Amino acid sequence: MVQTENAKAQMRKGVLELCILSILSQGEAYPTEIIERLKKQKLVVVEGTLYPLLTRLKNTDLLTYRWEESSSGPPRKYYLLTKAGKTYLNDLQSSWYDMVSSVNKTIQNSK
Amino acid sequence: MVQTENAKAQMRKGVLELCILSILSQGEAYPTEIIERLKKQKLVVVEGTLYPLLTRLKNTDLLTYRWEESSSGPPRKYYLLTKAGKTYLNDLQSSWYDMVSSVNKTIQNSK
DNA sequence: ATTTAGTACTATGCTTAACATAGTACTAAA
DNA sequence: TTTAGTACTATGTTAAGCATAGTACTAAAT
Repeated sequence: MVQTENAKAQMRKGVLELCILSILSQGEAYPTEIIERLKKQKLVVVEGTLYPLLTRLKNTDLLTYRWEESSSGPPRKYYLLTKAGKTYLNDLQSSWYDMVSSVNKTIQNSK
Repeated sequence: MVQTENAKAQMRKGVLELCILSILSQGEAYPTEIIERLKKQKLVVVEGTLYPLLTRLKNTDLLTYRWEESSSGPPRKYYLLTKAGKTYLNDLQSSWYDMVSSVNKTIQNSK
């Protein structure tokens, strides 16, 4: 069903930031790595989405990055959480758990 | 933190349809009622969001409605799920559970 | 009888984020 | 010196949520 795809995409959008920050909280990573990790968890994100998002998070000082040369191509931007980013991630996680609880209640009532 | 509000809003967006359809699966309801029920579950939605969304769901034949006179104001549109809407809701619920599982795994890895 | 308040639906425009697409730049191998 | 693969950048489109203003109906207050 086409519409389900759209709705799934909508759901994904809301948690993208949370997932990306979570991944970076494990240690620095560069965009392609992040996409790989998300894909493993069945959360598909494309470059056209990720790059602008990382830039946005960087511009609001939640992330920072350092360049690193690669032996197999152009240099990479390794992103990492700032202190503000860590705080923000904690807030996001709380919001996530709250929302899951709210939605599950709403769904369950409908049974 | 201002940014958390924005992110919460993003998360909410993704599950709005799911919640609204879930509520309607309990029986028909008109917009103001739907907003009330969502608010009880701490999922704040405003009219400017809900009305267009209901219209969208109606135009894609997932919902239908009937008019009913009100003794205390203008007539109300009571929305209800179509057969396609019920199928769609089931799909959405599956997607929801899948996503929750994926996100939780991503978060947990970061611990 | 007319105004006022409350409720409900409608219409329009703005903002933002995801995404598609194309482009630049670097390395290494053919 | 091309070609392929990888990585980042730039630009435009689309869609959804939401703010805002407006219309229309009922009932109560003046």
